Amino acid sequence: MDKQYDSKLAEEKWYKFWEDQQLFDADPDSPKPAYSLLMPPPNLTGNLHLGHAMQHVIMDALARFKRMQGFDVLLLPGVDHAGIQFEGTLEKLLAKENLSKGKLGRDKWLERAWKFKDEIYASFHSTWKVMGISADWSREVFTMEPKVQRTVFEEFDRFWKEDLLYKGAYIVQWCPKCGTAIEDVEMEYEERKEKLYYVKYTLVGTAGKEWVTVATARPETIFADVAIAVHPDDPRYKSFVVREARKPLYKRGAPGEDRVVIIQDSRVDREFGTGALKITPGHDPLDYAIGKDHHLPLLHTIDKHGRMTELSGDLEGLKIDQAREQAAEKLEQLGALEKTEDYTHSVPICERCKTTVEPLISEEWFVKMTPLAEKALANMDKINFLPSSYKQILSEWIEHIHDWSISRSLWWGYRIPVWYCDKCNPHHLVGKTRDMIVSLEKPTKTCQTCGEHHWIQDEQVLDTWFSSGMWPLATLGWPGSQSSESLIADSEASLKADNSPEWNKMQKYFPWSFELSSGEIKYLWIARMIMLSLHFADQIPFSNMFFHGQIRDLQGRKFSKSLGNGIDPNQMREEWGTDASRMALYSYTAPGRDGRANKQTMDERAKNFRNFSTKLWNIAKFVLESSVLSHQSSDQARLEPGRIVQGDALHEDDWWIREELDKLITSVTKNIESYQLHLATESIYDFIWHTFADIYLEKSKTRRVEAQPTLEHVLKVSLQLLHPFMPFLTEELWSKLTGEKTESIMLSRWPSRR
RNA sequence: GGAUCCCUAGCUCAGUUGGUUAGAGCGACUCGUUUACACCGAGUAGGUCAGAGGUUCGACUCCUCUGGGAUCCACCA
Repeated sequence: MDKQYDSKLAEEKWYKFWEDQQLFDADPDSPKPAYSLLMPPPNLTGNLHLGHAMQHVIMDALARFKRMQGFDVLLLPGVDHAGIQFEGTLEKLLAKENLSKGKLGRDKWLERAWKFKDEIYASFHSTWKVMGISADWSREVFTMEPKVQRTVFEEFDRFWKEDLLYKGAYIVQWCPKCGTAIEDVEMEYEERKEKLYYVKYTLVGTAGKEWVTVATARPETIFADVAIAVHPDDPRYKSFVVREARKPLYKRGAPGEDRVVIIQDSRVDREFGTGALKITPGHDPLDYAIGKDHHLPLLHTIDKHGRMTELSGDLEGLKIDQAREQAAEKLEQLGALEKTEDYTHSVPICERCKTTVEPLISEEWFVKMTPLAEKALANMDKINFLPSSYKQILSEWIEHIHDWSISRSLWWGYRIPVWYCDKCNPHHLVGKTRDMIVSLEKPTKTCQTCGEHHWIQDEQVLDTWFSSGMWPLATLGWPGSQSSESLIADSEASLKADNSPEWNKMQKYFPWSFELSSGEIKYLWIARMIMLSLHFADQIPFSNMFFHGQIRDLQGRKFSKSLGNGIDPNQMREEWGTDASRMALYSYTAPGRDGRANKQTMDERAKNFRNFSTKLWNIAKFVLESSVLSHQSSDQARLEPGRIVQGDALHEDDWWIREELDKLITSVTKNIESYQLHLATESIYDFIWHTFADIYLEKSKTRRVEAQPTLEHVLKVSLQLLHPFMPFLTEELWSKLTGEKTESIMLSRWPSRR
């Protein structure tokens, strides 16, 4: 045996060996029971980071463990196209070449996007392989491949037929920089010190003698005010109700000019400001709700680029911040500004680009979620959540569900499969089904209204989560042969031909046995998979849902490029080897617990496990060299290490270590089965180093020949127990222990007690 | 404004139904290189388990409150 373990050599050699032997592939025809793990598809945005590495390494350990236990394991990998995030990444790249979406145009841009996708893909693959991930690469799925397209179309089409889809003008959270509506869950909040402006609205017919003062942080939106609301029980404003006031900023000739009506609404907070609230339905969610209930008109003073509209008079074209300043100045000049106060509040910003989010009115597609939510809530008990508290957290969110806005103004993603007759329905309104069709490809039929053929597809794409929410089903080929008629009727033959009954075969793996995620996307992704799977397949998507914590920096901040506090898993692996890096990660996998690390602390940990590799290597060296020494006397025992030499009573040390080993088998098995990988790895580590090596092996030196069968047995079982976590080293030593001709440790049977 | 989680050795963290002297790794210190291993071995120091009450024969573990930190939710203009 070599003096030192060469981890790099072993990694290359064994990964290739496993792939060549097809040891990672699932077999739907196998009589073995299924155990399925669905890899959360990383976003197509660049390199895999430490968090991904942790996720994949957790899944891999479970997959390897279950294979050894005799399951037909499916560990299915994939990648998510990640609409907004991908576009953002590509945009930055293009900017360096002085290019942009606008300059390229849709077709050229898409061409470029697909190329970029391939580059990222290649980098993902190399990382996965060097991390030793034993996924079934033959079944890898990308969220924008034809298989998923079928699923997504089916999803949309069924929603449509079930009358759960609608399009309408709604107040959405709009990111002016990304140029698209985003979900509440895609926003963050940032504490900002701003000003609260106390603005006077004089009452009509009092010659400026009476007025209402309104406190607002957004004087620039006064142009779009349509009312002032007060609380019904507020005595201060009883006499004002139903009267009209003049807003101090308005555009001459604009609808309603300067008039706003004073209304009552119990949603107004009497304690805040003056207790009077200006109502701007076009630019504030609460105002929108109040405005809708009181049948107030909608005015727009800010457009989708974050600039003031024509309604804003002199301020037209200005950015919001500038407009605010100028509006304040104007109010001052007009004597309408009573006072200003410092005001700290949290402002919604876009999670991705950190731009201030603007509530705006936009035409968007929505899915009615109530029926899906009800079904999900009734089935939450069927899923085992780790930590268990997530069941309640998710249930509460689902209970308070609101309709899901699924359209995004992007190019990267699934174009909404709706076609409008450009002649009969030029504004692409919805509700007139005669001149619109849901179809994957351009309809061949004619418009029922005009009898002609002017079909134009909806410009927007579907929210990324509309497809990733179907991940558990899409990856297995749902709906297979059960797909709906419109797919077949309205689409090209290529899709029909590809419409294999894969789903029937792959249902063996559904629901998935195990899924994992960071808590961050519990609503965006996890809750939706639960709702969608139950809705479409009538089953929960997975029976075990594991939420891991996040690794943060030493101050507890998230890793981010801008902070430069990230840790590169590739670099770690380069320096300490894959197995050691994996072990370092397992120590952070207590369910739901965040961990803190920087480059240095991660290195310390990885180094420790690198040393552990060496330790184990040396243990094996000792055992195997001893076996050479004792070759003549106990040949039999060497060939079958577990076998106790007949007629010999075991030495008390042998009994002891075998007892300890049995206890280890029990605890490791139990800990992996309950997804406590940090405990499993710790106990194996402790046993091998501090029980087996430090105590037993030392003692055995005085009676080597007699101890040899036990030494070999304990080593062999230790390797098996460790294999899910340190696959390369254990395979390497396994081959040395059992002889090069024997089969992979992956095919060995998970140890059980004597 | 609600909700959840966390505060254990200098640092990063374990501690699964409450039960004997509270653990690991790294770091520190003292010894030790006699062939498995210095990427090592033997050992030492270091914690009133955030604080205060309560339940209990017994609490790091359960309950209440206080302080500190994190996260999530919510229509605070």
